[in-house]
Amino acid sequence: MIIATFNVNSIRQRIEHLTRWLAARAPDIVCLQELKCQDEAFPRAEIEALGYNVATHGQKTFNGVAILSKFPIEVEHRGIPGFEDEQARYIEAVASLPGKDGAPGEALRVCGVYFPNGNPAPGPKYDYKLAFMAALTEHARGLLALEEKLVIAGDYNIIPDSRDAKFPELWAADALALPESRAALKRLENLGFTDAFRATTDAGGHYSFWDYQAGAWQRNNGIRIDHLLLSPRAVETLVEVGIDKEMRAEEKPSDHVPVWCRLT
DNA sequence: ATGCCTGCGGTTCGCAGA
Repeated sequence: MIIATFNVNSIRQRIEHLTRWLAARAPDIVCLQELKCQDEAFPRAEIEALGYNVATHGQKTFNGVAILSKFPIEVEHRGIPGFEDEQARYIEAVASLPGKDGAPGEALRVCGVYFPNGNPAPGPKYDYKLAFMAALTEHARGLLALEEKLVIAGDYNIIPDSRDAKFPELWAADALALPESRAALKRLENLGFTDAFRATTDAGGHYSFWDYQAGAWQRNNGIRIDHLLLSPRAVETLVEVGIDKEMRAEEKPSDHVPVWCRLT
């Protein structure tokens, strides 16, 4: 079973990239970010035609998240419970995994997240980022107590450490890499999550985002900010992690590429 | 030091992204 995250930077601009990738990679569950459209404008039919159930939490112009699933899903939350938010950055659903010989299978809880960028820091946008992360952390604490298979997947807008940027010194004062940002991510992880990518390698130089500007892709000036956090019950089934960086070389690409993990 | 590039809204330049 493959679970993926992909910040598409406008679903309407990227629907053909997305459907090509869905057909090729055949992920079972996908969390999308930066839809930049309202639910009525989401290209649902094209995705359903590939065998996916679709749950969206859209917004005009900015933000917007969705979960695609080949398994039946029930949406639990749009927005972090208890966190008043004008911006569509969180969607949570429970997928019913198939059991053996038609028996009812177990549940897999999936949280799709799009963390605020937070720049400029300090300032109100950075305060919002930290408040969002604090609210998510408190909610995730309750979810872990359920002891389910649980994946929090999305664009975290956090560079976890210096291995995760081509030029880490350029990000030192940025909201994506400030010590307080990294500490906030650690507080979430330390509840009991594992970064799927870091469970498979200690290597640097693996990125999920390259800016459109200044030839960042051609220079491999990237950062790793799209992450899959796995609960203990999920990480014990982790087999493989991949980053589909070739997507960044396509015509009119998103500035992010899909990151995925395979669970048994 | 700044902009570089892309998408959106709504008209053509400002804002946001990271």
